[in-house]
Amino acid sequence: MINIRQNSYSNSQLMRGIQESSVAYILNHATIEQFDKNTIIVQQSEKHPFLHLILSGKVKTYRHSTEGKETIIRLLKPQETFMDAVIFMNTDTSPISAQSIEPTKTLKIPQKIIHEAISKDSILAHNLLQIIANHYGSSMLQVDAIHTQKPLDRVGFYLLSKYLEHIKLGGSSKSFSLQYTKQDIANQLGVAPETFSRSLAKLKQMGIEIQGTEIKLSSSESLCQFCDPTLTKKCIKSSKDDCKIKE
Amino acid sequence: MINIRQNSYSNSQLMRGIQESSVAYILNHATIEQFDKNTIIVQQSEKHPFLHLILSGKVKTYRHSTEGKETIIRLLKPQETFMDAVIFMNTDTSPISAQSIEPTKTLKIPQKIIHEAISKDSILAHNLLQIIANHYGSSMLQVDAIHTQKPLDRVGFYLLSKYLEHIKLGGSSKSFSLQYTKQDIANQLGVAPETFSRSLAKLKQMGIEIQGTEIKLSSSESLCQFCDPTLTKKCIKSSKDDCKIKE
DNA sequence: CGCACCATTGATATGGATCAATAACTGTGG
DNA sequence: CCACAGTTATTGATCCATATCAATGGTGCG
Repeated sequence: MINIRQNSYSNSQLMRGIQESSVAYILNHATIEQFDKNTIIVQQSEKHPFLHLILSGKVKTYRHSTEGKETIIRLLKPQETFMDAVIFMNTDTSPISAQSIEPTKTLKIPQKIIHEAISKDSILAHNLLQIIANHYGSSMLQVDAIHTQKPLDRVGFYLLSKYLEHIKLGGSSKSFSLQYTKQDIANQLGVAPETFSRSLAKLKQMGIEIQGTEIKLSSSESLCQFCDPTLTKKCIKSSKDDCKIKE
Repeated sequence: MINIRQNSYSNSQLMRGIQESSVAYILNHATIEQFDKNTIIVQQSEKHPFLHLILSGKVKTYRHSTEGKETIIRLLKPQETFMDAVIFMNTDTSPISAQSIEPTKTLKIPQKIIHEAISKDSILAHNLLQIIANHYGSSMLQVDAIHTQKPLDRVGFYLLSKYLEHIKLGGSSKSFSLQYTKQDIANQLGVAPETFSRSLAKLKQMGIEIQGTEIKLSSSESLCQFCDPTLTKKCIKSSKDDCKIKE
């Protein structure tokens, strides 16, 4: 059985609250994989019957078309999983690729082991349902945003989401950092890198300092105009009067 | 316990292969709901802790923004479910609305019952994982398509998908019918109704007859140019030499 | 130090949204 | 069975936002 520090996986949504025996069973049949920066971990259209839990590093999942364009699906940090949904799809090959964007270590768990663990541990099943349902939820929001919002709004919304996430993890109240390259973020938001850059330039004129990858807000409410009912729940301010989102 | 014909639910992916006792438990705690055409079944931003299985009729799920725009997420037929993913999300209110687009009957199952049934029946858990993972898969494809394809290609791809689905259900080999209004389909594809109409006009010049909601292909390969590796598996022709998709 | 890569800024072209008008349906009631 | 209203679909004309192209500036790494 693999021997790793418990805290490298135990905060993950995947493992949360599941039986000790399930953890043992999974660790017994999983391997730890190491990848250099920019290594392709999963190749689109190939079989890859494994779920990965990121222990350290960063990963992007994406699709590429025959004409060479790529669409980033998700940008991932430690404790997050990928191929979590794919191993339950009807397809026999993966619809996405995954690539490390930093030196990365993952816990690689065979599909079969997950299936078996699920049938014995309904908490694990529930965790996976929640994980995948939330992915689907974000994906729906993304489709909606692309249809109905302009690039500036999408960028603003993205920054606000990251800011709230940062606050939730106990970060400082007015500054935070983009965790990925701007071109990757732009791609994920469905805009050209140039457009992303221009959107950031507009935000600067609205009291948001941007130096490289560091964002500094002039006030903790600087981004409030980009809020929406979905984010409102994650915001401490939502009860305050000056929050415009109410329903 | 509700008394309905078994075939009105037993072909659904939800119920497939699950224990008799689970079926009984679910039917015991579910209700049958009837809706006129254009009834709002679920309202965005409100609580709705139920999963619906469509027994007859048609339903659309969608999001609407404050400015009144709506984005269709899915268009649904009998045997399909909605609110299937929502009941596993972290949100306490629904991120989507659901509305009947025809007179509709659904089996309405409380969230709590589903949760309990899952913990006893791992096949049901597996079914739900598959259902939601596939939704997520389509949603990823949609995001990708919006980024990388022109409206004509998206329309062509849509028609091809529907055609293959039609064939799989044993339909005639060269004609089939759009199951929804053109404006709804256009919305789901993320194009204006006018653009959808113009795309269909282009397709006419490529040997695809379109009369109202009926599509007639001049040859069963008329739509092959819109194929991609994801659809290839569902296509009987994929093994034939004249199929260009080979990945 | 120099070479890649990444980001910004400027100039241009274009595809599809939007606006507007008409035409084809669908269903309803006389 | 037809007339009418309401909805849905088509077709045409216009305009603007953003992708694309192009050039420069910045940054990190070997």
